[in-house]
Amino acid sequence: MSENIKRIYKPKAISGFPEWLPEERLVEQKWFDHIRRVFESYGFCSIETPSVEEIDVLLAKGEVDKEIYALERLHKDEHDKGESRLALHFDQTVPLARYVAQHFNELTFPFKRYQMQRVWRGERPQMGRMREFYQCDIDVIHVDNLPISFDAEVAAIMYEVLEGLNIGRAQLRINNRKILTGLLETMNIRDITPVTRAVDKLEKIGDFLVIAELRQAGLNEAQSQKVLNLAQQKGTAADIKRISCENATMTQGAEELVYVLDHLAHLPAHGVIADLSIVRGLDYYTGTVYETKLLDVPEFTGSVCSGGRYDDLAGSYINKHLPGVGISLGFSRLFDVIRQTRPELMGIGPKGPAEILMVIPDENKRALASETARTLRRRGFKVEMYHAAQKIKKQLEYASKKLIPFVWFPPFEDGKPHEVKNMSTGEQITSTPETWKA
RNA sequence: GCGACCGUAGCUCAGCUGGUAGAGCACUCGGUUGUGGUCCGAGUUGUCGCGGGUUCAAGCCCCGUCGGUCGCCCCA
Repeated sequence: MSENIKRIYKPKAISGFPEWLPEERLVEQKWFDHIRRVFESYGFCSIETPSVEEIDVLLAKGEVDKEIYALERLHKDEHDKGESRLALHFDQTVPLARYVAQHFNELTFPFKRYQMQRVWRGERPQMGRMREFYQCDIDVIHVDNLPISFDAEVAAIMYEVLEGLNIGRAQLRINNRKILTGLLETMNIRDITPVTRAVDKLEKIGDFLVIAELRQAGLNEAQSQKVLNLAQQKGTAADIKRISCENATMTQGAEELVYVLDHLAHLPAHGVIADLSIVRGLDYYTGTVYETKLLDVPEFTGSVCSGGRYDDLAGSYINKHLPGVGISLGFSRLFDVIRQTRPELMGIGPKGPAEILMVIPDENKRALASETARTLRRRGFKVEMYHAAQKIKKQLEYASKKLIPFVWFPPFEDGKPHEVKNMSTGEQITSTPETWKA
């Protein structure tokens, strides 16, 4: 204590690694609970995989352009030469593929699982884009053949999730990649990735620039126009049926898309739309693809919930044919976007879970206050004790600040009744801990 | 990874053409005895991101650096 220079390490947020205040966290937990409930109501089971995978596993799909955080010990010994072997996963699809391959014999197919974990991407943060964030994934994996009806089911599940979060209207935009790949087949175009990336930007950059990008990708004038015309198609199942298909792949894609739309007919009209410009940059999708827009948050144009069907998920890890379909809800993105743009929708309130604050009238009544709290807890109430026998004013101030809805006064003198104060109305009644009801 | 802009109290910010820092909110205490949210009074809070340069003098000007925000890329 001879040093009177106290060094303060100034706390700062690490950009892209969000953390919330207790009142925000409470809402976040509510959202997680809701999502879990919906997923489970469709029979999906929960799994959790480690935060890290072997780098080779993460890169097996060839996603080299992903910004991956590698894991390294500060005190490496001589045996750990060079490269680190482990890295944080950047999504939950790759870990799922590894998991399914590894536990293949112990799983029952179709394997329907949900997973709500953090993922990490080393990108530059922006609104709705973080370096550490939660994703809530549902996927269905089957052996050899996965019914197309699952493509509709996972979409319906996510719609139900979004609908229950009170975030305004959400819109699923659905496409089937086979329509575009079929068209590209007729043009003998092999490298489809630059084309899909260009098409995917249609809404953002407009017809003219899409054409420019397509030309750059090697398509000629007529081909570019044709691809653009296709990408501009959007609407209902009836609209998709009118598209003229030039080969079997296109026809199959259109039929699958119509099937999926037909099986989502129970959703409100604004909730689902076919949009042929949605093709997704990721190259492992082979059929249905999804994106989700927040219709009532026009200032955020990104997708909060995306996914699709992949013909062969785990081919890099096991010699089986395992088709799958899944959607990933960008939980932290959604939460943060709503928090920043529509805070009133989040219902931010109490700074803790307590329903009742137990006042301690004076030191002699501490045991009585404790006992009263225990009785109420046994009856299912969340009760927080005030621990210092301070002025009642202080104790009420505390309850008020934390937005605890009720304050309980044990009798100040023996023989007197308990009293309960409703903090929002100010009303105070006599009651007993054994019978009180909110 | 590339480009634009921005770094002053815990937070939001003010600080004129350079003269060694201020407001609101928050926080603490008080306005007597067992009752909050309003009001009133008092008080605490800063290496002005960091390093260098110009100057008698730098929060302000110059260079560098780190951090942040937004856009691009990519994506949840």
